[in-house]
Amino acid sequence: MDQRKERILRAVVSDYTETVVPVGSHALAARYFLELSSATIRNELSELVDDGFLAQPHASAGRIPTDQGYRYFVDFLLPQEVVDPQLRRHVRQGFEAADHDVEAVLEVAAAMLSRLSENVAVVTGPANATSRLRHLDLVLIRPGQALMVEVATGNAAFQRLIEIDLLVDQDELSGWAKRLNEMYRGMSAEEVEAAPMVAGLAPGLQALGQDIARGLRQLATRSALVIHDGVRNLVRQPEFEDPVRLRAVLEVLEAQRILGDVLAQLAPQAGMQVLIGHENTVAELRECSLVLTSYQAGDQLWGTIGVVGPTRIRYGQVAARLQLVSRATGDALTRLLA
Amino acid sequence: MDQRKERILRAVVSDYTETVVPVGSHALAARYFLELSSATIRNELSELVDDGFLAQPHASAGRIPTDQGYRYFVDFLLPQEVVDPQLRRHVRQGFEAADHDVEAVLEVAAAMLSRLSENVAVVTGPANATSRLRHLDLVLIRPGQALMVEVATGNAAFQRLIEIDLLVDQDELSGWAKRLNEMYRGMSAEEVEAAPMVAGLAPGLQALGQDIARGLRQLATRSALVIHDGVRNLVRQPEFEDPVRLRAVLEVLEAQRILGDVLAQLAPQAGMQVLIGHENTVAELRECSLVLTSYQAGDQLWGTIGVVGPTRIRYGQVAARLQLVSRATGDALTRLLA
DNA sequence: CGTTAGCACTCGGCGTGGTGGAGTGCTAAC
DNA sequence: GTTAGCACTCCACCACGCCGAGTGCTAACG
Repeated sequence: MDQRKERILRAVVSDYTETVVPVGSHALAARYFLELSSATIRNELSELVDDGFLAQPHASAGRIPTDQGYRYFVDFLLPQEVVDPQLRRHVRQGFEAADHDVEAVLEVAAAMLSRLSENVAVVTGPANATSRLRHLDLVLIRPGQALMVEVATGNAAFQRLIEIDLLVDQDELSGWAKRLNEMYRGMSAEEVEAAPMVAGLAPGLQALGQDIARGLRQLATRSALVIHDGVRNLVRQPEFEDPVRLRAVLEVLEAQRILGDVLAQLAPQAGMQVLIGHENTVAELRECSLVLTSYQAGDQLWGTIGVVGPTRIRYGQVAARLQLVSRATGDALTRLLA
Repeated sequence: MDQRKERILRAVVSDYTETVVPVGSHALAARYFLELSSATIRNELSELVDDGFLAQPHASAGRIPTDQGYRYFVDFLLPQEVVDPQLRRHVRQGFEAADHDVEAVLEVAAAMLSRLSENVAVVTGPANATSRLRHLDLVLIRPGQALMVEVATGNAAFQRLIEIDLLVDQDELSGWAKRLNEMYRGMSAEEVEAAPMVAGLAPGLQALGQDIARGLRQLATRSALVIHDGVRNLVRQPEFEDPVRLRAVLEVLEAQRILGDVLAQLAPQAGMQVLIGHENTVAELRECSLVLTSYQAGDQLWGTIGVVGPTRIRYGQVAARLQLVSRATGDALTRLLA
């Protein structure tokens, strides 16, 4: 791959991502290669086709990048895009309003990112992270019924009604809560289940360990859910005018589990990741590209955030803006969780 | 509107909702009116057009119902659909898994309803409901910083980090939490703000009333959000093959606020409500119909649940299934909130 | 040997025109 | 009031032909 071929590939990618029209040798010569004739470009183009970087929709059409072409572009030719400072400010401001809880931050992140990327944004909380008990509380709601409040790592709260002994009053309940706290604090769901029961609990509270573990599991599952925003951007992409294709992608987006698995697999790796077309293991996403990165709260990896779009997506711009939003999300969480 | 006209209108509506093809006089005569000739049907059809119940896409085409036609159908001709008992069981079972918190129940409701109605389901929590404090908790995270956990009516939890006096330990914090609970329990955001400050609080906790009120407001706003599911069903409806129309609807669905306002306005009225095409004040929904009802937890009106689809939606079936899901949702919440 | 002009060729997009059929409205008769 | 008959309308569909963008190939040039 000599330097001129790279220039041409870059030109084809950038032209095609803008116009969504196969680009021909004349157009390239006129726009990017005034020093060369279209015939020369043609020779190069046909070699790029032979090498698998470009393809022709039909014999007398221009060229469009293949997945492999995009891959090369992303790996070696990606321009360093700079994000407009005004946009930067705008993003920071957007997060200011979301200062109360994690979910709100993630929703702002998705909204922001979908607008900036002009595609679908996906955000997930910590997947397969083990929630650990930070604090437990028992509140008497009425005789015989109490509310169990759990706070786990990540400050996520879980609440659940439980039945208790009729005769217990709030003071007694608080006493138990204190002992349960001492016993279970810092434990994961599995550890809570394995731990010995707290002695001397009232009838109805013996099974509380089960409830606590269950709550921790719930919190873990909930944070693994993938929220998405910006489907409205997808429908105006020409490649998704076909309802069948559009539906395939929507299936995946709305069945949060599938996408969650995809993101979870990639989460451990740091830095920005790009999955192009067929590189996706999920069949429904074979015509899509994913641009993903992780974000962190403090110095701890937290979740995955990314963009789903056609393979023709503007990788440079999207990557730059994703990075911006990812950082802002991390910062917002850091402020929130301290 | 004599009885025969009604039969014909009913036939046109039910044929058109199935086939999405304008229905002609021959088809009607053959399928529904063996005792009449197509010429007679033609006469009736043309009168129904004159009266505004039917329309012709073009001069030599069959008839399709107008919004007014659907309105009449819904008001006077809606058949009492019965829901298959197996489906009934299936819905009940679906809710069993969602026994931990309100949001989970609503998400199950949306998923269920979108599948059963084969359209988009929308669900909202109590709009403009006032959240009242049920329980407050203060958890020491590290010296100088504590987590405030609020549980409000509906068992929704809100958490927020606050700065506190460095020297306080968890026991002391718990003591304050207890006093704050006694003071503020059962109050709304406004009442908390109006209430006198709790005396003798540590530095940094004086403003806690503000935080509590703010949390309650957040919880109220959050519950007013509209969740939706089933966009994948929308894209295969022929009337939304046009990306422009599809996008318009998606704009509304993803901008939860707009839809929230619509639903909030209608919430007070009990029973099933149908908004057909132009009856929607929101311009983007002019080609859609909404079938809505409210659901209740215990004997208290709680939120709105409904279906968004093309005006051609199967009102009878959708209404029956909506009712089913609405009841099941209410029951699930009742169990949850007791 | 890389580059270029020239040229024949290919093929999709688009507008044209013709046809079939579904469906209508009207009229006259029952 | 109902119906058969009939002329008429108009869309959906297809075939055809043309235009033009774009190609590959060849031969010539520096």
